[in-house]
Amino acid sequence: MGRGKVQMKRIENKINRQVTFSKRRVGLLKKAHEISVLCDAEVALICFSYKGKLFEYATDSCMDSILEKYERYSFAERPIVTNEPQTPANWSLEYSKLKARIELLQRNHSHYMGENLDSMSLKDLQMLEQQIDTSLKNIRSRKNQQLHQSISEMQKKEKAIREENNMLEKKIKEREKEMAVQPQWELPNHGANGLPFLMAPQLPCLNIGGAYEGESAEATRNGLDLNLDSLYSCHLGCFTT
Amino acid sequence: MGRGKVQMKRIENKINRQVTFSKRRVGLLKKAHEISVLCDAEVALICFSYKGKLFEYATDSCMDSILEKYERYSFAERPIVTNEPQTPANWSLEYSKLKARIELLQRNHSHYMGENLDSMSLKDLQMLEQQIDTSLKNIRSRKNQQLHQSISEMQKKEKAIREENNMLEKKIKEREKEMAVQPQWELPNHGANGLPFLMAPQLPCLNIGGAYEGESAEATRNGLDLNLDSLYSCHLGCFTT
DNA sequence: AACTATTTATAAGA
DNA sequence: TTCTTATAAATAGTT
Repeated sequence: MGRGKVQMKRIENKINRQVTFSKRRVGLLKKAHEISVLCDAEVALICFSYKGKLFEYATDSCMDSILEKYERYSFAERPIVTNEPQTPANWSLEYSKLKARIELLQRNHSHYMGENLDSMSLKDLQMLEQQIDTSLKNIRSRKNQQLHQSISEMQKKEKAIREENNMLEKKIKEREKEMAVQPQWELPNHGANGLPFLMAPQLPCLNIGGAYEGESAEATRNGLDLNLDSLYSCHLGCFTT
Repeated sequence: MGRGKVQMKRIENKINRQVTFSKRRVGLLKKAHEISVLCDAEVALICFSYKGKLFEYATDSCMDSILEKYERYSFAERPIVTNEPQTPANWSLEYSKLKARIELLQRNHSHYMGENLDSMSLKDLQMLEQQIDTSLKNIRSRKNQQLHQSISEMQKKEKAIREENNMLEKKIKEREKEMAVQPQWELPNHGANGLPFLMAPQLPCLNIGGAYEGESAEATRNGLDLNLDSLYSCHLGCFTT
């Protein structure tokens, strides 16, 4: 729907991707609402942008109940692992226990989000601080591990591509030699470059270290779909532990 | 999109509604997939037909992780809704729902504790890191607020006690004067010091700046039950925000 | 943030 | 249900 057809693959240009996301998000939410109204369906739609921003739609603005219903359904289909502990004798009691536990977990969670701190004592705050500081260290450490892994994977791919490149260059030189030896076969050269017209456009080549814009085509063609965005956008200090 | 415009209200004819649902459902799922691929977004779509049949789409077929992420995000804004019916009709069902929720919360919590991070993507790790970093700042800020408050309270008390001290000293001097003027009232002095025996043992006095050991008794007697331990044990840098 | 040429979705009909 | 087709709607590229 637009001036041109669109390939079903990630839009590499960041700006375009963001614009398209904004437009399509509106469309998607609208469609969700329409089917909900027209067909009396219950729809829950959760959408995280590339940058991690949350957008959502839910019939009757009631996300929770739909998600609960979903849990119920998917549980039903799931292999019944629910080894219900001998169906509690006292439902009411067990139920309240669970509810209390949930409340506790929620209050706890809000503390971990740095909220609702007013009720906490100085000592508790200090302990929370220490715990979160430790968590942060773990998370950063895990992140760095992943980053290094990504990098080494990319390096491997780079190496493989370089080797392919070298091989192809050799082939080209051989061809050139052949042509030089048998000049009677030479054909008129239609291109501006001095390479044989058959080879030039198909040269797989990753211009590593060059400008980012315009590389995407090559990168994808070579199967290098590891994107550098996430590395580039990593804030300073991400390599600290 | 079709032979005629459509009113945005429930389609009353059952057959039409069913047909429209089937068509639009396909369209909606397609759109969800498209925005997911084109814009590198994470989408979860849950759709119950009016007959109660479930249809779903999730980026990378990973509904659970998206729902979990959603929980993480929406917690902050969520008012703790406990509109639970007082006595659920279906205990077993409600019970499993709560259990599912607890599981989700626990998984989430473990991430905030810096555990079970292996299943998280680099991007999610970065966002978690950011969230926790913010939390840590909030917590430290709140802690400092409390520390400063404690300190200013103690300073106030110190001032009040000093004033009381001064007042009492004045009184003592007055007594001494009186005694010097009326030496005929003088009684034999049983102590080694020159103060009147009646006053000496009851002198309220906070030896500010002195040794810590042994002060607690005075401090408590004067209503100063703010304990300094928590301040002394505060690690370096606790006054940063 | 608008515009508009196109593509896409779909309502109605077969 | 599925196919067809006229038409409404969405949107890609542009301004």
